[in-house]
Amino acid sequence: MARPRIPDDRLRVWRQFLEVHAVVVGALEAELLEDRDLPLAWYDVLVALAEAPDRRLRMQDLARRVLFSRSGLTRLVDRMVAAGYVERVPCPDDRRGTFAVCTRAGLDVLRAASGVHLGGVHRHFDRHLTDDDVGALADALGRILAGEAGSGESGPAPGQGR
Amino acid sequence: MARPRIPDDRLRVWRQFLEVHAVVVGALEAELLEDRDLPLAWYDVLVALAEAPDRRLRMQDLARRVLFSRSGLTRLVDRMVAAGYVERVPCPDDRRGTFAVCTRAGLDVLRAASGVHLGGVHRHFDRHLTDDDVGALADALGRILAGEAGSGESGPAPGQGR
DNA sequence: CCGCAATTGTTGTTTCTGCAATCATCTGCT
DNA sequence: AGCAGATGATTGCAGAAACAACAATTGCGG
Repeated sequence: MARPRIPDDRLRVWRQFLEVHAVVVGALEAELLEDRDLPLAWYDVLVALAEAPDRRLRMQDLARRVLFSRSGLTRLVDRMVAAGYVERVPCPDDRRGTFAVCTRAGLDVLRAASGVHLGGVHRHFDRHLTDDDVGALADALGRILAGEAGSGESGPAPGQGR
Repeated sequence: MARPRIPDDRLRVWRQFLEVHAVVVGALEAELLEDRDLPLAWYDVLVALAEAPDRRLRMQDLARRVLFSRSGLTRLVDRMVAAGYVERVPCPDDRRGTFAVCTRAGLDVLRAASGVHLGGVHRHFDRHLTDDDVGALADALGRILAGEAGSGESGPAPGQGR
Protein backbone atom coordinates (compact mmCIF):
# COMPACT_ATOMS: atom_id res chain seq x y z
CA MET A 1 0.00 0.00 0.00
CA ALA A 2 2.61 2.45 1.13
CA ARG A 3 5.19 1.69 -1.52
CA PRO A 4 4.00 -0.25 -4.53
CA ARG A 5 7.01 -2.48 -5.03
CA ILE A 6 4.94 -4.53 -7.42
CA PRO A 7 3.42 -2.88 -10.48
CA ASP A 8 -0.32 -3.20 -10.75
CA ASP A 9 -0.38 -5.56 -13.69
CA ARG A 10 1.95 -7.95 -11.93
CA LEU A 11 -0.09 -8.00 -8.77
CA ARG A 12 -3.12 -8.61 -10.93
CA VAL A 13 -1.44 -11.69 -12.40
CA TRP A 14 -0.82 -13.03 -8.91
CA ARG A 15 -4.48 -12.57 -8.04
CA GLN A 16 -5.53 -14.24 -11.27
CA PHE A 17 -3.26 -17.11 -10.41
CA LEU A 18 -4.96 -17.52 -7.04
CA GLU A 19 -8.41 -17.28 -8.57
CA VAL A 20 -7.67 -19.83 -11.26
CA HIS A 21 -6.41 -22.22 -8.64
CA ALA A 22 -9.45 -21.78 -6.45
CA VAL A 23 -11.96 -22.08 -9.26
CA VAL A 24 -10.38 -25.00 -11.08
CA VAL A 25 -9.47 -27.04 -8.02
CA GLY A 26 -12.91 -26.39 -6.59
CA ALA A 27 -14.54 -27.64 -9.77
CA LEU A 28 -12.32 -30.72 -9.96
CA GLU A 29 -12.96 -31.60 -6.35
CA ALA A 30 -16.71 -31.20 -6.73
CA GLU A 31 -16.81 -33.32 -9.87
CA LEU A 32 -14.73 -36.12 -8.43
CA LEU A 33 -16.84 -36.20 -5.28
CA GLU A 34 -20.05 -36.05 -7.26
CA ASP A 35 -19.21 -38.64 -9.89
CA ARG A 36 -17.03 -41.05 -7.94
CA ASP A 37 -17.60 -40.16 -4.30
CA LEU A 38 -13.86 -39.73 -3.97
CA PRO A 39 -12.21 -36.80 -2.19
CA LEU A 40 -9.44 -35.16 -4.18
CA ALA A 41 -6.94 -35.85 -1.42
CA TRP A 42 -7.66 -39.57 -1.75
CA TYR A 43 -7.17 -39.36 -5.46
CA ASP A 44 -3.83 -37.62 -5.00
CA VAL A 45 -2.66 -40.32 -2.62
CA LEU A 46 -3.71 -43.07 -4.99
CA VAL A 47 -1.90 -41.42 -7.90
CA ALA A 48 1.26 -41.00 -5.85
CA LEU A 49 1.19 -44.64 -4.77
CA ALA A 50 0.28 -46.01 -8.18
CA GLU A 51 3.21 -44.19 -9.76
CA ALA A 52 5.70 -45.30 -7.12
CA PRO A 53 7.85 -48.44 -7.48
CA ASP A 54 5.94 -51.45 -6.17
CA ARG A 55 3.00 -49.12 -5.70
CA ARG A 56 4.26 -48.22 -2.26
CA LEU A 57 5.74 -45.21 -0.50
CA ARG A 58 7.03 -44.48 2.97
CA MET A 59 4.64 -42.33 4.95
CA GLN A 60 7.03 -39.42 5.02
CA ASP A 61 7.70 -39.50 1.29
CA LEU A 62 4.01 -39.74 0.62
CA ALA A 63 3.36 -36.79 2.92
CA ARG A 64 5.85 -34.68 0.99
CA ARG A 65 4.41 -35.83 -2.30
CA VAL A 66 0.83 -34.83 -1.49
CA LEU A 67 1.78 -31.85 0.69
CA PHE A 68 0.26 -33.06 3.92
CA SER A 69 1.58 -32.99 7.43
CA ARG A 70 2.68 -36.39 8.67
CA SER A 71 -0.03 -36.50 11.30
CA GLY A 72 -2.67 -35.52 8.79
CA LEU A 73 -1.46 -38.22 6.47
CA THR A 74 -1.58 -40.84 9.20
CA ARG A 75 -5.30 -40.16 9.65
CA LEU A 76 -5.95 -39.93 5.94
CA VAL A 77 -4.30 -43.30 5.40
CA ASP A 78 -6.31 -44.68 8.32
CA ARG A 79 -9.47 -43.85 6.42
CA MET A 80 -8.18 -45.23 3.16
CA VAL A 81 -7.14 -48.46 4.86
CA ALA A 82 -10.63 -48.74 6.31
CA ALA A 83 -12.01 -48.25 2.81
CA GLY A 84 -9.74 -50.99 1.51
CA TYR A 85 -7.83 -48.82 -0.94
CA VAL A 86 -4.52 -48.88 0.91
CA GLU A 87 -2.60 -51.33 3.06
CA ARG A 88 0.05 -50.67 5.67
CA VAL A 89 3.17 -52.76 5.37
CA PRO A 90 6.10 -52.53 7.79
CA CYS A 91 9.34 -51.52 6.16
CA PRO A 92 11.89 -54.31 6.42
CA ASP A 93 14.98 -52.11 6.09
CA ASP A 94 13.96 -49.64 8.77
CA ARG A 95 11.66 -50.92 11.44
CA ARG A 96 10.51 -47.43 12.27
CA GLY A 97 9.12 -47.06 8.80
CA THR A 98 5.77 -47.97 7.31
CA PHE A 99 4.86 -48.37 3.70
CA ALA A 100 1.49 -47.31 2.39
CA VAL A 101 0.67 -49.71 -0.43
CA CYS A 102 -2.03 -49.28 -3.01
CA THR A 103 -4.36 -52.29 -3.09
CA ARG A 104 -6.06 -53.81 -6.09
CA ALA A 105 -9.28 -52.02 -5.06
CA GLY A 106 -7.34 -48.80 -4.84
CA LEU A 107 -6.06 -49.23 -8.36
CA ASP A 108 -9.56 -49.96 -9.61
CA VAL A 109 -10.95 -46.86 -7.98
CA LEU A 110 -8.10 -44.81 -9.34
CA ARG A 111 -8.63 -46.10 -12.84
CA ALA A 112 -12.32 -45.30 -12.67
CA ALA A 113 -11.68 -41.85 -11.23
CA SER A 114 -8.82 -40.85 -13.47
CA GLY A 115 -11.12 -40.49 -16.45
CA VAL A 116 -13.30 -38.05 -14.61
CA HIS A 117 -10.37 -36.18 -13.17
CA LEU A 118 -8.25 -35.92 -16.30
CA GLY A 119 -11.31 -34.94 -18.27
CA GLY A 120 -11.90 -32.20 -15.74
CA VAL A 121 -8.32 -30.98 -15.96
CA HIS A 122 -8.70 -30.79 -19.69
CA ARG A 123 -12.06 -29.07 -19.60
CA HIS A 124 -11.30 -26.56 -16.88
CA PHE A 125 -7.63 -25.84 -17.50
CA ASP A 126 -5.81 -27.41 -20.38
CA ARG A 127 -8.48 -26.72 -22.97
CA HIS A 128 -7.98 -22.98 -22.67
CA LEU A 129 -4.25 -23.07 -23.33
CA THR A 130 -2.53 -22.72 -26.67
CA ASP A 131 0.74 -24.50 -27.35
CA ASP A 132 2.51 -21.21 -26.83
CA ASP A 133 0.81 -20.81 -23.46
CA VAL A 134 1.96 -24.24 -22.40
CA GLY A 135 5.52 -23.43 -23.31
CA ALA A 136 5.46 -20.09 -21.54
CA LEU A 137 3.81 -21.55 -18.45
CA ALA A 138 6.21 -24.46 -18.20
CA ASP A 139 9.05 -22.01 -18.46
CA ALA A 140 7.78 -19.48 -15.94
CA LEU A 141 6.48 -22.01 -13.41
CA GLY A 142 9.65 -24.02 -13.68
CA ARG A 143 11.70 -20.94 -12.95
CA ILE A 144 9.61 -20.16 -9.88
CA LEU A 145 9.97 -23.67 -8.55
CA ALA A 146 13.69 -23.66 -9.20
CA GLY A 147 13.99 -20.39 -7.31
CA GLU A 148 11.95 -21.64 -4.36
CA ALA A 149 13.54 -25.04 -4.12
CA GLY A 150 16.71 -23.70 -2.56
CA SER A 151 15.47 -21.00 -0.24
CA GLY A 152 12.03 -21.68 1.13
CA GLU A 153 11.98 -24.78 3.24
CA SER A 154 8.47 -24.27 4.46
CA GLY A 155 6.28 -26.78 6.19
CA PRO A 156 3.41 -28.49 4.45
CA ALA A 157 1.01 -26.12 2.85
CA PRO A 158 -2.48 -25.93 4.19
CA GLY A 159 -5.32 -25.71 1.87
CA GLN A 160 -4.09 -28.75 0.32
CA GLY A 161 -1.83 -28.14 -2.46
CA ARG A 162 -3.80 -30.37 -4.67
CA MET B 1 -4.36 -43.75 -17.43
CA ALA B 2 -6.34 -45.69 -19.95
CA ARG B 3 -6.57 -43.03 -22.63
CA PRO B 4 -4.17 -40.14 -22.29
CA ARG B 5 -6.46 -37.36 -23.41
CA ILE B 6 -3.92 -34.88 -22.16
CA PRO B 7 -0.39 -34.91 -23.55
CA ASP B 8 2.32 -35.42 -20.99
CA ASP B 9 3.78 -31.96 -21.16
CA ARG B 10 0.39 -30.39 -20.59
CA LEU B 11 -0.35 -32.53 -17.56
CA ARG B 12 3.08 -31.62 -16.28
CA VAL B 13 2.17 -27.94 -16.52
CA TRP B 14 -0.95 -28.56 -14.46
CA ARG B 15 1.10 -30.28 -11.79
CA GLN B 16 3.62 -27.47 -11.82
CA PHE B 17 0.78 -25.04 -11.39
CA LEU B 18 -0.42 -26.90 -8.31
CA GLU B 19 3.07 -27.12 -6.88
CA VAL B 20 3.77 -23.43 -7.37
CA HIS B 21 0.53 -22.59 -5.64
CA ALA B 22 1.28 -24.84 -2.70
CA VAL B 23 4.86 -23.69 -2.26
CA VAL B 24 4.27 -19.98 -2.71
CA VAL B 25 1.07 -19.74 -0.69
CA GLY B 26 2.65 -21.86 2.02
CA ALA B 27 5.64 -19.53 2.19
CA LEU B 28 3.49 -16.40 2.22
CA GLU B 29 1.29 -17.77 4.95
CA ALA B 30 4.24 -18.77 7.08
CA GLU B 31 5.92 -15.38 6.70
CA LEU B 32 2.80 -13.41 7.49
CA LEU B 33 2.13 -15.52 10.55
CA GLU B 34 5.74 -15.33 11.65
CA ASP B 35 6.27 -11.61 11.13
CA ARG B 36 2.84 -10.22 11.91
CA ASP B 37 1.03 -13.01 13.66
CA LEU B 38 -1.70 -12.67 11.07
CA PRO B 39 -3.33 -15.63 9.29
CA LEU B 40 -3.49 -15.24 5.54
CA ALA B 41 -7.29 -15.58 5.61
CA TRP B 42 -7.48 -12.57 7.92
CA TYR B 43 -5.29 -10.60 5.57
CA ASP B 44 -7.50 -11.50 2.63
CA VAL B 45 -10.59 -10.34 4.48
CA LEU B 46 -8.95 -7.07 5.45
CA VAL B 47 -7.86 -6.41 1.86
CA ALA B 48 -11.35 -7.11 0.56
CA LEU B 49 -12.94 -4.78 3.10
CA ALA B 50 -10.35 -2.03 2.72
CA GLU B 51 -10.90 -1.97 -1.03
CA ALA B 52 -14.68 -1.92 -0.78
CA PRO B 53 -16.73 1.30 -0.74
CA ASP B 54 -17.03 2.58 2.83
CA ARG B 55 -14.68 -0.24 3.81
CA ARG B 56 -17.68 -2.54 4.25
CA LEU B 57 -19.14 -5.59 2.53
CA ARG B 58 -22.19 -7.75 3.04
CA MET B 59 -21.30 -11.13 4.50
CA GLN B 60 -22.30 -12.97 1.39
CA ASP B 61 -20.31 -10.72 -0.93
CA LEU B 62 -17.32 -11.02 1.34
CA ALA B 63 -17.67 -14.81 1.37
CA ARG B 64 -17.62 -14.89 -2.41
CA ARG B 65 -14.69 -12.52 -2.50
CA VAL B 66 -12.47 -14.58 -0.23
CA LEU B 67 -13.83 -17.95 -1.35
CA PHE B 68 -15.20 -19.07 1.98
CA SER B 69 -18.45 -20.78 2.86
CA ARG B 70 -20.94 -18.49 4.58
CA SER B 71 -20.76 -20.41 7.82
CA GLY B 72 -17.01 -20.41 7.75
CA LEU B 73 -17.00 -16.68 7.21
CA THR B 74 -19.39 -16.06 10.09
CA ARG B 75 -16.92 -17.67 12.45
CA LEU B 76 -13.91 -16.06 10.88
CA VAL B 77 -15.52 -12.65 11.28
CA ASP B 78 -16.41 -13.56 14.86
CA ARG B 79 -12.73 -13.93 15.60
CA MET B 80 -11.80 -10.75 13.79
CA VAL B 81 -14.47 -8.83 15.68
CA ALA B 82 -13.06 -10.18 18.93
CA ALA B 83 -9.63 -9.00 17.80
CA GLY B 84 -11.03 -5.56 17.07
CA TYR B 85 -10.20 -5.56 13.37
CA VAL B 86 -13.78 -5.75 12.12
CA GLU B 87 -17.16 -4.47 13.22
CA ARG B 88 -20.62 -5.81 12.43
CA VAL B 89 -23.13 -3.23 11.29
CA PRO B 90 -26.72 -4.09 10.45
CA CYS B 91 -27.67 -3.29 6.87
CA PRO B 92 -30.37 -0.60 6.84
CA ASP B 93 -31.81 -1.50 3.44
CA ASP B 94 -32.23 -5.19 4.13
CA ARG B 95 -32.75 -6.21 7.71
CA ARG B 96 -31.55 -9.71 7.00
CA GLY B 97 -28.18 -8.35 6.00
CA THR B 98 -25.07 -7.55 7.98
CA PHE B 99 -22.10 -5.49 6.95
CA ALA B 100 -18.62 -6.42 7.99
CA VAL B 101 -16.73 -3.15 8.38
CA CYS B 102 -13.00 -2.72 8.65
CA THR B 103 -12.06 -0.77 11.79
CA ARG B 104 -9.24 1.67 12.22
CA ALA B 105 -7.24 -1.05 13.98
CA GLY B 106 -7.93 -3.35 11.05
CA LEU B 107 -6.57 -0.79 8.62
CA ASP B 108 -3.47 -0.34 10.75
CA VAL B 109 -2.81 -4.05 10.86
CA LEU B 110 -3.39 -4.31 7.15
CA ARG B 111 -0.96 -1.51 6.43
CA ALA B 112 1.69 -3.11 8.59
CA ALA B 113 1.14 -6.52 7.05
CA SER B 114 0.91 -5.46 3.45
CA GLY B 115 4.60 -4.68 3.32
CA VAL B 116 5.49 -8.18 4.42
CA HIS B 117 2.93 -9.77 2.16
CA LEU B 118 3.66 -7.81 -0.98
CA GLY B 119 7.35 -8.26 -0.41
CA GLY B 120 6.72 -11.99 -0.20
CA VAL B 121 4.69 -12.02 -3.39
CA HIS B 122 7.53 -10.26 -5.12
CA ARG B 123 10.22 -12.49 -3.69
CA HIS B 124 8.48 -15.82 -4.17
CA PHE B 125 6.51 -15.20 -7.36
CA ASP B 126 6.83 -11.95 -9.22
CA ARG B 127 10.60 -11.77 -9.07
CA HIS B 128 10.96 -14.85 -11.24
CA LEU B 129 8.81 -13.55 -14.07
CA THR B 130 9.99 -11.64 -17.11
CA ASP B 131 7.75 -9.04 -18.70
CA ASP B 132 6.95 -11.56 -21.41
CA ASP B 133 5.96 -14.10 -18.78
CA VAL B 134 3.61 -11.59 -17.18
CA GLY B 135 1.94 -10.91 -20.50
CA ALA B 136 1.60 -14.57 -21.35
CA LEU B 137 0.30 -15.44 -17.90
CA ALA B 138 -2.23 -12.64 -17.83
CA ASP B 139 -3.46 -13.79 -21.19
CA ALA B 140 -3.68 -17.49 -20.41
CA LEU B 141 -5.09 -17.12 -16.91
CA GLY B 142 -7.60 -14.57 -18.11
CA ARG B 143 -8.78 -16.94 -20.78
CA ILE B 144 -9.23 -19.74 -18.24
CA LEU B 145 -11.23 -17.50 -15.92
CA ALA B 146 -13.35 -16.26 -18.78
CA GLY B 147 -14.06 -19.83 -19.79
CA GLU B 148 -14.95 -20.88 -16.25
CA ALA B 149 -17.05 -17.87 -15.40
CA GLY B 150 -19.96 -18.97 -17.53
CA SER B 151 -20.06 -22.71 -16.97
CA GLY B 152 -18.82 -23.79 -13.56
CA GLU B 153 -20.86 -22.28 -10.76
CA SER B 154 -19.14 -24.21 -8.06
CA GLY B 155 -19.37 -23.66 -4.35
CA PRO B 156 -16.57 -22.23 -2.25
CA ALA B 157 -13.26 -23.91 -2.64
CA PRO B 158 -11.79 -25.84 0.26
CA GLY B 159 -8.34 -26.10 0.81
CA GLN B 160 -7.16 -23.10 0.57
CA GLY B 161 -7.17 -23.98 1.13
CA ARG B 162 -6.69 -20.70 1.06
C1' DC C 1 -53.40 -7.78 0.23
C1' DC C 2 -51.71 -12.49 1.35
C1' DG C 3 -49.15 -16.56 1.15
C1' DC C 4 -45.06 -19.01 -0.29
C1' DA C 5 -40.66 -19.68 -2.24
C1' DA C 6 -36.07 -17.68 -2.13
C1' DT C 7 -32.36 -15.31 0.31
C1' DT C 8 -29.39 -13.90 4.40
C1' DG C 9 -26.85 -14.85 8.25
C1' DT C 10 -26.14 -17.74 12.28
C1' DT C 11 -25.83 -22.09 14.92
C1' DG C 12 -25.37 -27.37 15.86
C1' DT C 13 -22.83 -31.16 14.51
C1' DT C 14 -19.36 -33.69 12.33
C1' DT C 15 -15.04 -34.02 10.02
C1' DC C 16 -10.61 -32.83 9.24
C1' DT C 17 -6.00 -30.60 10.08
C1' DG C 18 -1.80 -29.36 12.43
C1' DC C 19 1.08 -28.85 16.58
C1' DA C 20 3.26 -30.87 20.39
C1' DA C 21 4.28 -34.82 22.94
C1' DT C 22 5.46 -39.73 22.81
C1' DC C 23 7.48 -44.18 21.69
C1' DA C 24 10.42 -46.95 18.93
C1' DT C 25 14.26 -47.22 16.13
C1' DC C 26 18.39 -45.81 13.71
C1' DT C 27 23.06 -43.48 13.20
C1' DG C 28 27.32 -41.47 14.54
C1' DC C 29 30.88 -41.05 17.84
C1' DT C 30 33.88 -42.65 21.29
C1' DA D 1 29.75 -52.22 22.51
C1' DG D 2 27.34 -48.12 24.50
C1' DC D 3 25.39 -43.78 24.63
C1' DA D 4 23.54 -39.30 22.70
C1' DG D 5 21.03 -37.16 19.25
C1' DA D 6 18.26 -37.50 15.15
C1' DT D 7 14.44 -39.53 12.63
C1' DG D 8 9.75 -42.14 11.55
C1' DA D 9 5.23 -42.69 12.66
C1' DT D 10 1.35 -42.30 15.74
C1' DT D 11 -1.74 -40.11 19.23
C1' DG D 12 -4.03 -36.39 22.33
C1' DC D 13 -5.73 -32.22 21.87
C1' DA D 14 -7.51 -27.90 20.26
C1' DG D 15 -8.64 -24.95 16.37
C1' DA D 16 -10.95 -24.39 12.09
C1' DA D 17 -14.01 -25.73 8.05
C1' DA D 18 -18.10 -27.41 5.69
C1' DC D 19 -22.88 -29.27 5.62
C1' DA D 20 -27.38 -29.11 7.07
C1' DA D 21 -30.93 -27.11 9.82
C1' DC D 22 -32.98 -22.90 11.40
C1' DA D 23 -35.11 -18.16 12.15
C1' DA D 24 -35.81 -13.78 10.13
C1' DT D 25 -36.82 -11.13 6.16
C1' DT D 26 -37.81 -10.08 1.42
C1' DG D 27 -40.53 -9.79 -2.69
C1' DC D 28 -43.05 -12.00 -6.30
C1' DG D 29 -47.52 -13.99 -8.07
C1' DG D 30 -52.21 -14.54 -7.58
